[in-house]
Amino acid sequence: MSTIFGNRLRTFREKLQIPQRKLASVLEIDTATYCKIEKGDRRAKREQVVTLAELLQTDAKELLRLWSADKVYDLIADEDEAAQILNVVAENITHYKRQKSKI
Amino acid sequence: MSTIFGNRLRTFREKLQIPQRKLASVLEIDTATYCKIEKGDRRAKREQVVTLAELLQTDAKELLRLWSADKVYDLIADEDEAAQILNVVAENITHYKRQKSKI
DNA sequence: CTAAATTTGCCAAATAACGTCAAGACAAAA
DNA sequence: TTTTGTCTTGACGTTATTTGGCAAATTTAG
Repeated sequence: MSTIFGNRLRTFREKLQIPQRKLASVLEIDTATYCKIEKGDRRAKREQVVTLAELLQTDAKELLRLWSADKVYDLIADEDEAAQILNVVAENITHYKRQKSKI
Repeated sequence: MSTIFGNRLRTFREKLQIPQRKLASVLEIDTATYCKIEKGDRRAKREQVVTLAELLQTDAKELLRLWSADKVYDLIADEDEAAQILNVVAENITHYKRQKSKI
């Protein structure tokens, strides 16, 4: 499992010298669960990401981006044409946005 | 749900004038299930995509790419920074590949 | 209209993801 | 060495999601 997100979490947390226990309690989850989130064994909930951004004094949007990226990464990391897949998605995303803006 | 993949399936199938019933029977699934795959209500299995590529006389890699893209699309289509998310993933994918090739 | 093809809603089974507990590793402090 | 605090891991039961099929409805073609 990917750790783009979890690693960032850990970096920020260590910089602020906050124990996992502390963040876990604010999120109202077990320290084991929080540990797994950092390690990429469990997925944080969107809500939790926002809370974590506050606690770690970082930009929520940025953190959410990594959080999403993690999920995408896990989905295609094993594919040998991962990069091309991203291109296909990118094309379709922009197409959609164009349509949407016309309405 | 996305239909990047399903639409392609349908296009090819109609071009060859094959009824869903036929493809479904080769895949050994219900026609309803196959229908849902084309509509994007169900996900085809990787194996099935390969089989479908044969039946529809098209490139399996290409079809698999769309199949994967569909999954990614569904994951991030609702995000307002979808495009940026893809960039993050792309960076991490290439990083990984660089490392891998060094080994 | 009739028949074939496609689509939909719903269900039960299978699968995946979840959170917690208990046990353990590790390092720093006593 | 024993203790203390932090982090990590595996196993387990629970919950959520996904799956395939059936039956019924709808659409399409002849």
